[in-house]
Amino acid sequence: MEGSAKRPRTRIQSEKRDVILDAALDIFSANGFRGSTVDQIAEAAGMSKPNLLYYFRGKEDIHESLIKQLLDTWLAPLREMDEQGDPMTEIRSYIRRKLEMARDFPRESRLFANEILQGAPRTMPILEEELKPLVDEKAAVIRDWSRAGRIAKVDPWHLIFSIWATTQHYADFDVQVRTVLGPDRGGDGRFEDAARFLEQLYLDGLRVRN
Amino acid sequence: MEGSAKRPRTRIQSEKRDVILDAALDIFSANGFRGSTVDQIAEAAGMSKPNLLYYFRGKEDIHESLIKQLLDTWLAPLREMDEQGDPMTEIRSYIRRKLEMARDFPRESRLFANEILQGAPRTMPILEEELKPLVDEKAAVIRDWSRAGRIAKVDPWHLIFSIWATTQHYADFDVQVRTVLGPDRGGDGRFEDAARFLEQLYLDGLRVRN
DNA sequence: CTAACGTTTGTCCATTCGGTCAAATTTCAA
DNA sequence: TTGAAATTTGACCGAATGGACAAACGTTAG
Repeated sequence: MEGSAKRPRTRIQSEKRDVILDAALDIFSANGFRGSTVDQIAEAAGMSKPNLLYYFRGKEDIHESLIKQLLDTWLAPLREMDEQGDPMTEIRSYIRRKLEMARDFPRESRLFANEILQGAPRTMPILEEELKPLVDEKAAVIRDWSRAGRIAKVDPWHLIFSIWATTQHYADFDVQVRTVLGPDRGGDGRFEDAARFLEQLYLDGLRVRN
Repeated sequence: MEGSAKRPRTRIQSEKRDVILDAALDIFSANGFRGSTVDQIAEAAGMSKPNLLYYFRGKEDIHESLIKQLLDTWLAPLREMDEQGDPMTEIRSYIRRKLEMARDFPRESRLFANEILQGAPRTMPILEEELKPLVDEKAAVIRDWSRAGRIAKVDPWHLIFSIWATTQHYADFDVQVRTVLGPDRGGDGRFEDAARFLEQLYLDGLRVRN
């Protein structure tokens, strides 16, 4: 009667679960849920399919674990936005952190994008219970900054959306971005260029006009 | 020896192809390529699978037709951006048109997003041959505006990316947007709110600073 | 050493999916 | 009206896929 203690117990279980989740992130983010096969994941994880299914109940189980693990990391930058800090500094830091995540964790971004694009069939509850409250809270903070005249008067929700969109774009639409920029401008420097552009756009776009 | 004249000939062929493409747009945009089945498309189109395959060679063929048909519509707003016009007016119009497309043609946006997310396996040639040249051309226009001091000095490519990202976000991440905004703010008015926010952001963000 | 437990895999199964085919039905020009 | 061409469909096929299972293999505590 010890509830449902499903966490890994042995050393091997813990290690193998991590290997599987990493492999699954590769596959799911590149092919979407339905476009990915358990065989692909197993091969990427360096084990047989039945072996993989020894550690996870099934394909959905793996995906669910990934999504749950993802959202904490994903929302961290927004959580860090500090009501007590300087508004422009806080917003600039938020943009920079989100852009760094697009650069350093593109797989996570694409996994999430895939899920939302398909109508969030497996993620809707988390959006309502975790994402919405957090955004509401931070939107209120931005609204207060706005009312206090510390940044321009803008719609906080759409400001947040625009920051999500512009930063995640570099992960989700990476192929397009690199194709359009070409070999020269599309190298590693594209993230610095993007950072410069976005900083300027939001710095001037949110500055209080006199 | 009349080449490969594959266009529909009879009235029925023309009509049925349209019906199929519309149904396929529903299914593909909602489930992605691999997540969609020919049976689903056939049912949505109100016909049997073999009947559908009488009009198209196969699943890939339908998808290819959709993508080709899509890109013309999709790039039209950027094509309309006029070098001779007033820079701020042109950019504002471009943003408005892109946002209207996100509102009126969300299926097209999601179809495209799905394709790019998966690494554009079926679209890469079109990106290189159609999209890149067009963006290069318009980026040069914006760069000239920028150099002439008619808008702020910004990276033209990343400006275009940010406009794509912010506008398409309302189609591609619609579920998330509506969930976060909630029933009140997430109604039909969300596009007007977005338009107001984006106009202000880019108006001030691109204004020449003195 | 060895029994018990944890781990791994070959094999198999039911279902789904993209696609084929021949036969049946409908359309339409002469 | 009529017959040839266009259209539609039920039945079927091979491959892919998610998953089950029992047997085999490893590990380790006593």
